[in-house]
Amino acid sequence: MDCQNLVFSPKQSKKRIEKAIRVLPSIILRKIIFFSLYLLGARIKTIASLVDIPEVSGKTTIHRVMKDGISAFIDRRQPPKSYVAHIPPQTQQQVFQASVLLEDEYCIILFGDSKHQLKIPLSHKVHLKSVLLSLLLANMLPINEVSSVLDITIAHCRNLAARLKNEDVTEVLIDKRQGQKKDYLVDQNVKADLIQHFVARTITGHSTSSNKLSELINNTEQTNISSRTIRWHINKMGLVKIIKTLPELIQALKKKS
DNA sequence: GTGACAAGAATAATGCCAGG
DNA sequence: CCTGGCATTATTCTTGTCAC
Repeated sequence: MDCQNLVFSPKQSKKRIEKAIRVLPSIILRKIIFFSLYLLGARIKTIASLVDIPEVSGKTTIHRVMKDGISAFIDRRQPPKSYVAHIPPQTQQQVFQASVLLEDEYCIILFGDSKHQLKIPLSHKVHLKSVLLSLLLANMLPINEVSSVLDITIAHCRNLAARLKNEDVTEVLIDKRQGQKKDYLVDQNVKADLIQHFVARTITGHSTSSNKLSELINNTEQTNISSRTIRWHINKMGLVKIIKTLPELIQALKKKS
């Protein structure tokens, strides 16, 4: 694989590694990077000094992965252990009445002792945000823990919490991204052309295969739309359903007139 | 606080391929 | 050969980050 044109951003690297390290133990992460760089053709000696793994250990990892697959990234001499996310140490002296810890797929919020706790699935993002930010507003949780668990910056954390004072959860916490709103290849002209050809050919008994239609449309509209896309739009507009009924309807109308 | 940029979510387009 | 289901990639738009 030729990586000569790849540009590596130290800034992005730092950011992404900091994120990954919350989930993967450092040594496993470094082994993965070692193996990836090896696959991409870097010199083993150079990789070893970059990821801070002895050259021989790196070579062992490569051989083990080649032999045993993914499981070889983990030091199998050690008993399997669950990894708890790293939470930066508290800097403030203030005593908080609650604390959070991450366990499997849950965020557990402890109030005083383990008898009073909230267990919220990490996948319930809005719920989790709402509760943690509310506890932050009540001064029951330190902001660095909240921002760490929610994986947002402290500044943004403050921002969201402040907004929650005046706006409802739906305004502040629910994602309103809507994505693409209109077809960008198949515009009105193409659709008109598609319907016209489809109908004319259905009535006259010509083939309405997506291959034929895309060919016709691309010729008149000067486009390069794939037959698969044409099929997708034919289906989306429900045109398939009129293949049988349309000629019958035409016949019926002709008889009446 | 602002604006540029990256990342993430939703949807459109497309590749692949089993089955009619 | 042709269609359509599923998976992947592309595009658009919002959210979040960061430097100033």
